[in-house]
Amino acid sequence: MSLKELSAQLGLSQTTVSRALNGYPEVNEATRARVLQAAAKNNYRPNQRAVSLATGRAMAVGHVIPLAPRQNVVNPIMAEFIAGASHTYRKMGYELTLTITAEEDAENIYRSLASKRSVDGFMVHSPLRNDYRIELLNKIGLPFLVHGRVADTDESYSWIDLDNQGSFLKATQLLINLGHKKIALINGNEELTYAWHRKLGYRQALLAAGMDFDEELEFSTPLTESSGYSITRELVEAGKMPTAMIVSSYIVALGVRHALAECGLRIRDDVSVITHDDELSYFDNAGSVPQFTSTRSSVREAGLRGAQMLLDLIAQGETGPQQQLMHAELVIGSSTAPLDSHP
Amino acid sequence: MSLKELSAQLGLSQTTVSRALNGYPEVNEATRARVLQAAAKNNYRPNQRAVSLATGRAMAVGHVIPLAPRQNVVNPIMAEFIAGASHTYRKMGYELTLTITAEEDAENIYRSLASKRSVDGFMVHSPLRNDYRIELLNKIGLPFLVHGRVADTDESYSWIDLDNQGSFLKATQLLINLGHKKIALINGNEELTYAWHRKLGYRQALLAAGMDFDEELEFSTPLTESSGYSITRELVEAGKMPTAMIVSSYIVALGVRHALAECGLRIRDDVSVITHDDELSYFDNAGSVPQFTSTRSSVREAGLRGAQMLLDLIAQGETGPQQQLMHAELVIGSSTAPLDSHP
DNA sequence: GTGAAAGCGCTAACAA
DNA sequence: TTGTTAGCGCTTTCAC
Repeated sequence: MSLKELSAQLGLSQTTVSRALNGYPEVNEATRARVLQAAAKNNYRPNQRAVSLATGRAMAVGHVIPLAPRQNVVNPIMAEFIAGASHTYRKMGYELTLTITAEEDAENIYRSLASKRSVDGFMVHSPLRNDYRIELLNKIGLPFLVHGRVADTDESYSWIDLDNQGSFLKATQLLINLGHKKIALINGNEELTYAWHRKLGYRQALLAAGMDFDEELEFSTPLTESSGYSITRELVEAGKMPTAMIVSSYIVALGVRHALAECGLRIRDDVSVITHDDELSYFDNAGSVPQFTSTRSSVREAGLRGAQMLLDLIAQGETGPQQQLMHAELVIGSSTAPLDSHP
Repeated sequence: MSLKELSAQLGLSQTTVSRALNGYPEVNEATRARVLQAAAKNNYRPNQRAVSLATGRAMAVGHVIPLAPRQNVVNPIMAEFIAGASHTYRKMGYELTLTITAEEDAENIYRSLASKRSVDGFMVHSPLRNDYRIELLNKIGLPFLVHGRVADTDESYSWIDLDNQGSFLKATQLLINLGHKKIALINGNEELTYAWHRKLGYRQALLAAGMDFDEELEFSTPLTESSGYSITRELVEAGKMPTAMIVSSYIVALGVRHALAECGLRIRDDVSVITHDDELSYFDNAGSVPQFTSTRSSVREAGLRGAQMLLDLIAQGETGPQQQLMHAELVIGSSTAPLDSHP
């Protein structure tokens, strides 16, 4: 059923029917009611491609997910963000155009989507500290919003981010207050801004407490179980095991836990472990199942709000960049103990 | 740059330029070369919305991901499938329109996307044994392909699936051949067809070996760490611990492993564990890191090929349903030992 | 081998 | 308050 057919059936012009459907004020309310009823009855929905051609708005947002050559896997946190964004888009009548691609092809995707007029804006995922995409997208000219931040740039851009620095600051302070002097950080790839921010928070807490950071206790590593395993084994074998560890990801913590068990070390008794993470459950060494506030829900919320910010940018045309820092819940297991309980 | 501008610049009609660009044979090759060069120089790309309106093809495929009310998380396997599909779509000039939505809203999404003419077909994720979507989509009339299968239906539909039944058959046979008589199955939610198929394979192996299955050793549970933990504890505490377990998911296996450790049981020595899963690394009890062939790559491959099947369905209009069963690599850790090595 | 012209389904001036 | 008339940017008959 097209507008033409519908309006013929109603004995009205396409214009009037279109106006009635789109809520224009100049339509007689009786007419509008008739139109709405007929539209509902015929299950009429405007052809989105035709609307877009006529209005010049694609009514779609492009999400481009670059897959790093080695880390050949879609990050579940991204999926969570997208789930939130999807909800907003639907509510606002937008669609989400997703492309998952090898990193080296991403630029082509952005350019192609933009010049085909398939999207009205972009969501940028997994920003690096120094990310070429800011400049690229500013040149392309479509509005975009970054999920996360870029550290080194003079370009202006809009973003929404969780406060990774703040949460790692708090995590480190917690351990310091428990009396720990040697605290290791097992962090993600620090080319990625979020990991870099986490390190900044960690160091900030140490410095504020008058402690210096020790680069031999700082690790930047892919977020895999085997990373956690081998780092922990190395620490133990080198006799450098700290009394506390902050682990950037649940999956890494699994490796840590395993290595500790192998070495006869017990979490909480021998070493306090904080996991900042996205998973919903965690076991401490005693087998209890503590409740966690997960960052997962924060990320979903960020997706929800980030999408709204992007749509605002798209609608407004020209305003300054929008920026929002969201509080990130710190996920702390019950596997932290005051230092004097360590042997 | 539009066709109009480009053709004006070339002193040709829009028709000729369009034909040259789209590879129609009746264009003079010299003309075509001129056109292609000018198009490249001007970075011309046709407005996709206009193309779609003119051709009646949206050049997009809809992926609708239903979020179960409780399992409020995007399954990483789905992400992997979509990564594969995205690659195919891009190669074929299609876009992927993604919607992540509460389960109860999915039907509206399908209807809306179809009647707005925003997509040419659908990919169906997470099919249940008895899934209303087959009937719904057959009624809607757009081509669709199911990633997975539906067990109870008379409707015809196209699908691509991994051979879950076959891989669990093999896993169970492996354990039987090692001499095990009591083998537990910790499975996912058996409303989902893939989990149901896994159980069928498990039972099939037992029956073929002249062993009866024991429903007290069969568990259908959400794929979480705590499921694995509590099931294992219950088995131990009830004195029903089998000598071998087949665990449907890595994350569940973590809970199993933990519970076993708590109870003083050692994997491989006391109980053999097979994990059918998607993760890339796994530690057996001795801390070695065995190599695995992951189903992850199979799933990515399925996405690649499934998308192609769907595009074929879209292109061909009317042909019978296409169906393809892919071999799924079984992921086996080194934590299986012949029964006589168990104490 | 090339072009004129109609039309895809809608929106948006401009008239009435 | 409603209708007439152009487009939006492309594809596709149909003529030449």
